[in-house]
Amino acid sequence: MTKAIHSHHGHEETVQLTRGLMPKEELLYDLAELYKVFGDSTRIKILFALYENEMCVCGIAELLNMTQSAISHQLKVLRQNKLVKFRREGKTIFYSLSDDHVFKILGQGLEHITE
Amino acid sequence: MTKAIHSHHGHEETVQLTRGLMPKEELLYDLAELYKVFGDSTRIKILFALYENEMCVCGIAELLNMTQSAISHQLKVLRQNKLVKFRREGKTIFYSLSDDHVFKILGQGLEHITE
DNA sequence: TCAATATATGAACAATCATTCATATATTAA
DNA sequence: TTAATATATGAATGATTGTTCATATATTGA
Repeated sequence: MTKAIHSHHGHEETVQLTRGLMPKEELLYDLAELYKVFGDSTRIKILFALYENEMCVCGIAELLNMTQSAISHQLKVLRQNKLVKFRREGKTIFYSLSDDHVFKILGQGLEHITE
Repeated sequence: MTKAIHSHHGHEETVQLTRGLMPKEELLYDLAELYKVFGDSTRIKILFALYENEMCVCGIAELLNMTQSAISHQLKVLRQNKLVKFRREGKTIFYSLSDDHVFKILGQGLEHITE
């Protein structure tokens, strides 16, 4: 099982997902960075909220009972990691998950903690 | 798709993995805690190393070029989250992944960052 | 029992991070 | 253009966290 891939740093590599080959230092670092994004309950809640519906910033803030500023800061992190996308409609900006892959990762994690 | 589960806090719940139902606050918190563990490159490296071989603490320290103390501290985190198990052989303690599930989670993350 | 070796752990420190507060930017309606 | 509204963002702050250092615990062989 070998795959040609594009890392976040833009160059191409080959990754073995089989036993016996430790992925490159940089790839492991990127992987940790990705999990770090999921490692905050506010961001997790935002992602789950967006799985249900596309939502505006103030909608998320209201749902999670947090300030608009806090949500905006976290949405920035999610945006920078390409986990969410957004569209503008007048004054309002609607956020949604950038792809189903994001939810798959959450599902996998849920499976683990629920044994 | 409904599953009866045991949370880390020891009581039974029901979780919907379908659109339209936000998991309980506490479950989302536990999920974030799990990802937090994966969100450090030292721990990620340890997990990948253990996927290849069962290893002793000093072996991991040597492989990652880090102090025994730093590795021990991180192994404690992995132990507390039940991601690794260990056995003693004389003075040496060998660590290994607690199950294949752990590596599945890593594989899923790798898939995401490699597009 | 004592010395040597492997591992664990508490305290301290620096670095990172989530939230808050104040304010800036962008859009719309008047 | 001005007021109102939605969102973004820089600075400050308190909390969390990874590593180091010193030391404790556990095992083995002498």
